[in-house]
Amino acid sequence: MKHVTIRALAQALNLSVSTISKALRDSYEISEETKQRVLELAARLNYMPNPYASSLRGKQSRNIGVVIPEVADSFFSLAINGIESVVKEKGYHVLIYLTHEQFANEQSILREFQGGRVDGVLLSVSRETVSGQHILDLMARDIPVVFFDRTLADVEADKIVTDDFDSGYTATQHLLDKGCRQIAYLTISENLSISAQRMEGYLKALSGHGLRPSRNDIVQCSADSTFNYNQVKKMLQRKKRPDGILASVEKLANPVYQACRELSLAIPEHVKVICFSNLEIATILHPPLTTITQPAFEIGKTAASVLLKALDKKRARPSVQEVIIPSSLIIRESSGR
Amino acid sequence: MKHVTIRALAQALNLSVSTISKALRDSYEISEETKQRVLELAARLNYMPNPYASSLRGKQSRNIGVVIPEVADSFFSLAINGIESVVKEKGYHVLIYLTHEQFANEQSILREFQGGRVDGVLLSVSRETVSGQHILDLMARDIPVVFFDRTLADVEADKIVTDDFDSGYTATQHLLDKGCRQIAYLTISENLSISAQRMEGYLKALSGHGLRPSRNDIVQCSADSTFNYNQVKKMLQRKKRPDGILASVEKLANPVYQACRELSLAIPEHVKVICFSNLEIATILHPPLTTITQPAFEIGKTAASVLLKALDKKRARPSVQEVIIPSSLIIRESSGR
DNA sequence: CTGAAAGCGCTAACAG
DNA sequence: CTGTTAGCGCTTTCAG
Repeated sequence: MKHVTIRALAQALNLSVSTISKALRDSYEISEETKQRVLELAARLNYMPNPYASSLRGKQSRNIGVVIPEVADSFFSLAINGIESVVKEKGYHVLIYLTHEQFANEQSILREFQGGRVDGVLLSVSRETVSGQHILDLMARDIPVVFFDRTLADVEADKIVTDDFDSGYTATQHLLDKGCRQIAYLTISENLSISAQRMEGYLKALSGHGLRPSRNDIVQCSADSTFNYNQVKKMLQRKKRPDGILASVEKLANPVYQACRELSLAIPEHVKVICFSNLEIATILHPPLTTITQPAFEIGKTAASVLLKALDKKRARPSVQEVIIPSSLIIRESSGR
Repeated sequence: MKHVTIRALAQALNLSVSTISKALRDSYEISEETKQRVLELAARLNYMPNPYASSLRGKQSRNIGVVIPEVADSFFSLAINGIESVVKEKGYHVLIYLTHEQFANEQSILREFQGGRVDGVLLSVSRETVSGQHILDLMARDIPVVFFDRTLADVEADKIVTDDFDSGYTATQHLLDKGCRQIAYLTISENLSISAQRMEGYLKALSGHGLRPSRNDIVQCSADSTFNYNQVKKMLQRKKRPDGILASVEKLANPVYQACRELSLAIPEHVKVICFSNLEIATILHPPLTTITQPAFEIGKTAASVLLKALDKKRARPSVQEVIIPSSLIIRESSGR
């Protein structure tokens, strides 16, 4: 028993392949009796259609591609769950692709998509991505792309994001309220939409108090955790060290806590800390971490809905939309008692 | 410009489709000059082969399916990275499927695979999975399945696991050495291979000290974190509460720490804790968490290699192998000073 | 060295 | 109601 095809069913039942095909798709052209016979045999032999044959024939794969920087991150894990929850309903499949924060990977993945592997794409760009030609190329092939979380300003496409600017502002404001006067900002990329927006909010809040960060207080981090740890440590060892830290992505919490411990700086007494993070265990860190928590599941869900809608009526007006779902500041001990 | 096909190239160059196809695959039958012309045009038009047409024709998809319970878990995230690192080299694609720990999902995913969507499968079973018929069905269709981490004893297939029994033993022994005399074990499923093996090791270590857990000290947890929290709390509120806890999976660390805090039980003074976990931030928990850390990346890598080898020579002897890659105990404060 | 033709499994006109 | 046929894009004999 290698592979049960529609032809095998046809031969077994002395029917034509088209009759089988129609029966399986419950066509009105086929008699109830025949349908029963076909369905019964299909079930018995465990018939499963070959998805590639259908795709080839039908000119659509019913696959959607999800392109993200990394899977070991609770924002993206949750977003995937949100995407899946919507997409499965509609009989689509989710293909997850990881860029590992590298533009070259992102490029080659999208390039491959031009072959028709997926009907549409949900994309959160890498930290290296500055140009959007690879995305435009794909859209030129009539493959819709919906950005989620990390977007690219110059590409005109649907975007599902959170209120990064406001969150950056709120978080910084909170640190100011708690008495901080020298707040550092940790970014993983100057180009990255989320990081840039959050920083804008941060700068706005500071300037509201007549403050401006020194160049040293904006720390460029990377994908390498040892490097990040060293950067943070160096910052905290300066004579004039910050009394507050705003970390723009989840993975930066670790280096901050480690460095503080290493240098015997108490959080929040010596340094107050807030991190953009969806980590559940933020509450059991030492001390519990104040976070900006993003609506990860919702963002995934919304992005998927928007994409599916776009696939439904490819011919309709390409009214590009931007949806903003707010994040929330969850105050815990790391930002003060 | 909708879709560039091989035929489009053929027409543009006044060649036949077969010549194009051969040129693209660098066949010795084609002249250097023609190859150049074809490659040049293909590059210029951004030609990408339709993977479904190739799959249909070639009878292999070059896709491998990765079926896991959950993606929001650092073991699985890391394992995915390991899998990817191997599989990409060989020009295969990775399709990730989530069972959400439900057997019904696992079943229907594997059933779908019978249609030929993937050439082989890497599987880590759900906590509900007890029977392996759905797996046997797939293998009967000549689709190789390699288990990783969570296996099923009665299915004869390649298995890449860690030394769960030994780890359970070592962890428990460590708690005993630190003075614990009543150690609880938190499991998420009695059937699950990893949970069961780790528990065997735990029981062995206990009995080495003439100890036996009371029924109350083996706590059945679930996929629901509130439920787990309540279970743990209940356990810690009993008159005779444990002085040590061994948690069998990563997600159980949170409920344990939360419950201890809620009940004002100090870790490690009142209760010592060890958790099977790959969380990087274990070090910055309060207190830092002693873990059994699994070789997640390695397990993924090995599983993928074994699967690819099986795909290479489907006709070769089906010598089933079991690879065991050891975990390591990383001692931190939660198990004593 | 190049081309014609068959066929992978499925769907959808179109005939009967 | 059922069957015949063509074709999705690609690979691969087999002929020229």
